Amino acid sequence: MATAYNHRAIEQKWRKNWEEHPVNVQDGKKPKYYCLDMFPYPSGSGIHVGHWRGYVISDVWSRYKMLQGYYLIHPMGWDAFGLPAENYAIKMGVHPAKSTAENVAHFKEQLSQISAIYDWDREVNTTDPEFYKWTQWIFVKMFKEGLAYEKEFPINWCPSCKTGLANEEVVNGVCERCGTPVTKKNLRQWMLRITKYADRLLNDLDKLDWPEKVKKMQTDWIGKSYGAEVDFPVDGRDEKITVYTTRPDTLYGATFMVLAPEHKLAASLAVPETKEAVEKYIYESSMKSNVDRLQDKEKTGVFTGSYAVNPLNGAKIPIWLSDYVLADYGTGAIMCVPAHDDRDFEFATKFHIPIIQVIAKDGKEIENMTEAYTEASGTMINSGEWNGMESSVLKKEAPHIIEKRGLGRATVNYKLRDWVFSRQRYWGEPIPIVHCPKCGNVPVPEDQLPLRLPDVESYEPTGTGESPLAAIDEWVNCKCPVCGADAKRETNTMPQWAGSSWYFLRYVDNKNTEELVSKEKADKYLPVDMYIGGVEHAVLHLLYSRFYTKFLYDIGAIDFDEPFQKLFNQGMITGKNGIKMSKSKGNVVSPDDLVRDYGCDSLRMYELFVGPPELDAEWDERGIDGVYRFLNRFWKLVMDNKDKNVEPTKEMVRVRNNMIHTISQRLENFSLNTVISAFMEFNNRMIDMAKDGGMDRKTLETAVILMAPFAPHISEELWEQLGHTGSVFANTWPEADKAAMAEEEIKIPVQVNGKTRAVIEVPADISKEDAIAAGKAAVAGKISGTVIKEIYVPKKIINLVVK
RNA sequence: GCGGGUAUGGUGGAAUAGGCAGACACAAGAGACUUAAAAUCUCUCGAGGGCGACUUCGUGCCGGUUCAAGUCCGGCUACCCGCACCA
Repeated sequence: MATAYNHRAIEQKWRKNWEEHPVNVQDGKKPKYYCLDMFPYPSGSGIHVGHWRGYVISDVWSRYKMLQGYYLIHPMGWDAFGLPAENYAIKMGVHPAKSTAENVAHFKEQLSQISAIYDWDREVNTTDPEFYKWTQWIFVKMFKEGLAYEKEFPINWCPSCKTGLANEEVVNGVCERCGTPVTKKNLRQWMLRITKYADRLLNDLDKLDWPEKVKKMQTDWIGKSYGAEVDFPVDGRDEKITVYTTRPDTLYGATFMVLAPEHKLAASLAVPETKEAVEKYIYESSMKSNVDRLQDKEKTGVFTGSYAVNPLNGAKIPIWLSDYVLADYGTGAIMCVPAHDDRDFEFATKFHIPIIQVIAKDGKEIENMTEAYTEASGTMINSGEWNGMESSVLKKEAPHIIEKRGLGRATVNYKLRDWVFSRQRYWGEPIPIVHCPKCGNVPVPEDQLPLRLPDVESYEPTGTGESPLAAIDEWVNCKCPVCGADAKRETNTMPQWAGSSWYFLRYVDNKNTEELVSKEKADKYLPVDMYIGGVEHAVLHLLYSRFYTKFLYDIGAIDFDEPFQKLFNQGMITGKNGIKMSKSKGNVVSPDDLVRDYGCDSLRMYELFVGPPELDAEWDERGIDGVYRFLNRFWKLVMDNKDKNVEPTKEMVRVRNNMIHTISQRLENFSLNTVISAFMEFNNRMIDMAKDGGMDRKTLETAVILMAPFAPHISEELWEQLGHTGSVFANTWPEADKAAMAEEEIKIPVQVNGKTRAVIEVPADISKEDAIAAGKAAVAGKISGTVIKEIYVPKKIINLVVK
């Protein structure tokens, strides 16, 4: 009687064994494969079954690559700066460094249950001064290249987090982190000139093997548009207003102009009769929050009393102010063509402004227009010398025509804004800049980095727009590194994204004190081949990382300009009814009990079995029984047959090769849930075959190797039980022998008028005539009428059309 | 509003390239083993009709193409995600 499957003993045994005899070793010949997980923020609540999924997916993929002969870079680290640790510090008075260290230890412990093949020698932690030294170094380099600059302007401000936010961190007008409506606050900010990289960030998406969805999101976020800036003189004044438009073809249809209330000329355009109303409107707009402005369904506005002159035809058009025009996009002013733009149409209708159609719809002018005609297709009308042209053609030519005639310029615009990079909080990397009254902004010399984060008495953000660091006089007051004069340190810190924008580079050379990463190691191990994580980072983290990588490429620190070749977004594991797992909802499922009762191997496989890896899945832990039963049956099959020395039959060889083929193919397609199904099916098949006489050893061994990436512990143990001394991972991923897979007899359904009426078993190489004859014979009794058509798809189906 | 995705039994899901819909599991029911329970093993398991061999219907809804449609085309509906006055 063979021993039963004891997951606890086996898993303990092999964990220890792997520690003593690592299986991922470089022999000097293997090519590298870098498989990266998005590193976690080590929160106090630990990891749940949802976190497991991503880590299991990446580990299965890593171990598969290892079996294919690669040397793995599969590291793990900690994105440990950030608000929760700081808020905890405010509440409990515990230094964030201390609570972070505790959380990291706890996380690491929980992570070890997954038995992922992480190389802990490569571990990084963004809060480690030896790490953030390089985060600061990158900032200094950016500053020197003119990519980091200071600017005072109204930024997104979260009143709850008491800090400024990047555009990317504002979701539907509320703070991405806490959900508080975001307001505007005039603050001096550090900015990163990510817009300088807009075109490269856009164009290089083509090089990447990423989900189309993520590429689309980044494309939309960058938001490149082609158009023209057109200069409109202000009637009766020696001034002009420049507008940006993507539809210069409709210039003849402009019947008014609208400026954002924040436009620098807004107030000055008022005339005595409108002065009061204009000032009131500007004031009220400034009081509105982002949410209010977004939620205003009906357009508001005020006429300034001034007119602009259409440079093309000299028409005088009224200048209005309205907050539907954004101050920080384009020029903050637009020309309005109500006939061909929905928003302008709405505004014109409300304020009784004339509408002039300039593109014919279906060849004619629309009577009683009820909505704007927004297509750029049709013949130009009411457009002077442009009459008769096709609008789609004119749309492309107009910017150049306008430029040639000196009325404006062909222009490109982006929705992407520069990155607001400073935060008014404590727990982040200090920005390494000294403000000197004589020299201005001076970076901390590179040999003085890291600029350490000092201890403070109070972590509480001041709320005034100053970081808690501003209260530490002995830290703030310093000497200018250039002239030695009394100077002050920058007290803002960096956003959490700073460290995560480049951490993946550091893993391959994490102990280097001289360089961010050595050339030699960068060339050897970078870039990342496969990056696995949630979609929530589709824009923020992934865009920032690409920007950082391109910058480091430009200054010669690395030789590649895209960090992640392939990206996979795993779906979320949710609680009942698709509700996101969270502590506050009380629906968090801890893996601890499941690992104890079923074992790591069972949970690993079940995490994959719940559904397609890219889709969300509702957690239902009852299903894990199925996987556990399967592992028990597989164990028993191998143990019962390992010593029988059965000669493989043709059928066994066929099953073996079929198994290799099916598993490999599904794995390559990342259809991990169906890989598990396939294991179960082949297991059932083998158990069935073993009933008379047993199974051959080679097929059992093959199954064990194929299982190894998924259930590494049981596979190691069974490999040993099969009489081998080395690790199962010392094997090479098997290849299927296509010839051995071929069936001699195949089953073909026979349909009559598309409905299956019989299934015949025939030789695989049967001729068309013989197949149809056999099919006809099989359904002879079920045909009433004459066969008028015979369909035979080789090895697939026979269909007889009967009338 | 715009863009993307999804819709299949009681449940999770499967179905290369248009070819037997429901693989593999979960749950449920029946049986075997057991003093009993657990575990394990065997069987049933989309809906309707028929004693039965069988048969009709069935992949969100309406229509189409095809010998053949979950899969392709046209038109909807619901839910989810992203963007959201970017001129």
